[in-house]
Amino acid sequence: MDTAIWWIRRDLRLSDNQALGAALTHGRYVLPVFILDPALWNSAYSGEKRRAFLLGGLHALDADLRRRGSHLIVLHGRPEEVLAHLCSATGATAVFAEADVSPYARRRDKKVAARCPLHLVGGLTLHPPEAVRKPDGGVYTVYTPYRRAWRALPMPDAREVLPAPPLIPTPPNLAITGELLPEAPALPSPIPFLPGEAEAQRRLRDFMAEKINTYATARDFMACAGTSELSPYLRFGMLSARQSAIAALQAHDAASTDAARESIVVWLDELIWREFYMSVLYHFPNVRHESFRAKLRAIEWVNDRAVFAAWQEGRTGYPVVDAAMRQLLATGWMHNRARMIVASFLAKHLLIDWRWGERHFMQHLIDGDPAANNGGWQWSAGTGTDAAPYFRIFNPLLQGEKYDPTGDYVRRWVPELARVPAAHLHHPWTMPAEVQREAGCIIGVDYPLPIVDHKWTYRRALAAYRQARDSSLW
DNA sequence: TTTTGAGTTGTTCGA
DNA sequence: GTCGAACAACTCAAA
Repeated sequence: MDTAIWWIRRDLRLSDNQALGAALTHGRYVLPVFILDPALWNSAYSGEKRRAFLLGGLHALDADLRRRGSHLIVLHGRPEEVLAHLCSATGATAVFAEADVSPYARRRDKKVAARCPLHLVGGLTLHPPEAVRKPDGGVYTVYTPYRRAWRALPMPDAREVLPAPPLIPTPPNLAITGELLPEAPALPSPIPFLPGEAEAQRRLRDFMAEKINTYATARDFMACAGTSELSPYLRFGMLSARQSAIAALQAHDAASTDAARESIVVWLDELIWREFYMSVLYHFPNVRHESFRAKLRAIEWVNDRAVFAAWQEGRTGYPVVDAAMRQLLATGWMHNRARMIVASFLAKHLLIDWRWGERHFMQHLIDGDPAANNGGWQWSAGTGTDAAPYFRIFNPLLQGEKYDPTGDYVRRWVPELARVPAAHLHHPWTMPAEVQREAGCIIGVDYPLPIVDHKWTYRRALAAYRQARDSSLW
């Protein structure tokens, strides 16, 4: 007659869910519970677009559960208190949840484990952070050897992917009914990701059938949908990493050309990067609040608030930067290459603390994940594990011309530049006055002049980083 | 223990 | 226009 609680956190799926599987095995009844934790909900690293996507996902999960004789129970409060109360009110003898890597999640789970029979299971990553180790037991801090070790571990067989259970028996006449799940708030513009597991499965299928074969080159062009756009689903576990990796390996076996096979390996690498950064955050939780490289903690940031606001709002005068920042505000998503361009620009050209940018991304990205976002920012700022060398500074003009050659990306997100000829699009300040009039875009009036001079700030960045490296004694 | 080779995604400068 | 070197040494992983 045992009841198990399935504590849902970032595993909003019924397919390939090890926590749900363990709860079903434990006893007769399973209680699916989601806790709206104010510490997370109201965090400075939270944001309305990601909250809306999560709420939508919870509604979808509830509907999926109801088709299986169950339903979602939503509770508000501190998880250790909510779960302790729930266990005693329902007589549940176990709580199953998917293990997480962030410092907050681990502190939270420790508190819960002190008061409830909590069992953490795998599933967030294909290989847990403890499993990918150097031969001497150490932790990798460089991607390539990490990847080698990751690939050397046995891969699960496709048959190990757990199917969605047809029935989830939930106790009748519950003493606890849960609270009303809030409606997803209306947003100024609709987010381009439909929340829920069904949509995640559909996207995975479509991507594996076609686009993954050209991913290696198509992924770099910001105007084209060459990336998988699966990140929000992986972020909330509407899709498991294991199922995604196995699907990619199957596509690899079925691919007919070397180019397609190489492309698939490049995509699989991105999944491994995701696990690498989760491992980094797990083993080095301090990266959440400081640079991994101690020497680069001494960088003297300029941290100009007005300049930061211009970056946030897409008013820097660098079209590709502004397009990307406006895409983020409007949609809650940004193209991967654009993320690197704007991150490099903030840390290097503007000399603004990468943590400011990290927080802004977390406030707006639907796929905002503490590990991946922190890893990406520290990589771009040159302060992280296996980071870009500090002298690797993206030139926003060259990046724009290379990866948005038609200018479609800029035109889409910076409409005041829509009629600027392609020859000037990535450096509109070079337009002769007559061309500006014809394009209906007077630089300095309709669109800002560049907020900083590239050449000068390029050199300033090199100097600031060099100084940090040389000045610190440790 | 020491040595050796290698390291996501770039840019600039001068020959 | 194309090429290689410099950016700057450094740290990590593995033999």
